[in-house]
Amino acid sequence: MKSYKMLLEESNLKITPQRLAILKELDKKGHASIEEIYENIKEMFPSISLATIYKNINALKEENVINEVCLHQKPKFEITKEPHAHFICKKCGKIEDVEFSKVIDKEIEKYYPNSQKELYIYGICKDCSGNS
Amino acid sequence: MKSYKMLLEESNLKITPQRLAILKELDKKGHASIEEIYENIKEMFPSISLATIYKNINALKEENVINEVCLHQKPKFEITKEPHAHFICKKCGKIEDVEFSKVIDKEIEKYYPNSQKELYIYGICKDCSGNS
DNA sequence: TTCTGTGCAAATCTTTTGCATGGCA
DNA sequence: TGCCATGCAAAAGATTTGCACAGAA
Repeated sequence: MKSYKMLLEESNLKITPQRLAILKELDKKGHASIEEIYENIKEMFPSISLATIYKNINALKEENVINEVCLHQKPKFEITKEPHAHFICKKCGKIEDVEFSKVIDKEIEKYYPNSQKELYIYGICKDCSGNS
Repeated sequence: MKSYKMLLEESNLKITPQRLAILKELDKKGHASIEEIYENIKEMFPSISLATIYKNINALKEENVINEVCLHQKPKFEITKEPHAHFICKKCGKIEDVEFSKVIDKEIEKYYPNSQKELYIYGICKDCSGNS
């Protein structure tokens, strides 16, 4: 993988020790929450502030250096029904139920047998594609 | 579908106008956020409190009458890399990268051609299955 | 030297809790 | 009637913002 420094150089963000520390932490853990990042960086870097983590995470996301794993939509609820997949529009947040294909079910079953499955497909819905 | 009243009778929750209104709203919209539920119910029911919505949503979730669609884990981040699927443990919240199967890719492509796809599989990981 | 990033504190937003009252069974 | 649910207000938690100072280019 590219060095952390290089990742920043390719974005519009200045290189700072705080940003390097955040990237290092994410790289080490694979995935981490704001709180986890904060707690771990604080040990090496006692003066770092939570606000700095938030600002940098948002900036890095903006620049597409990092990714949000659980796409942070407001939680939504539905009446419990048959298993089905959800298509969630990344732009407008609209949720559509989609049929849970047998093919997909079998394929996941292959990797995670007997595991409870919930499937979300994040994409851009018809209404939003076009008006980028 | 069962009547809203019946859904509540089968749970351990008392039937109240507020709960019926919440279920009706979810049924009408398919999926709704706390805020949406609140705003809409308030029109018919001006005295209802946001805290009541929260309490009831949590109670209904507990009783499995309703479902949370975007499983509410803390948002997590990762350094941007090749597309891959995520397996997220519903108990401990641990995230594992899993290979994004060509089969699944093709299957989704069939329904949502040219759409950006992100795939999350929620289940119970090996460490957590067993210690229910 | 310039301009962006940092850290603090305050503001804002979201969610939970405690408690007195009201209403379902 | 007994007990759970409601509504209010306060508390707690999460995230954002403003501003003065520090540090990267």
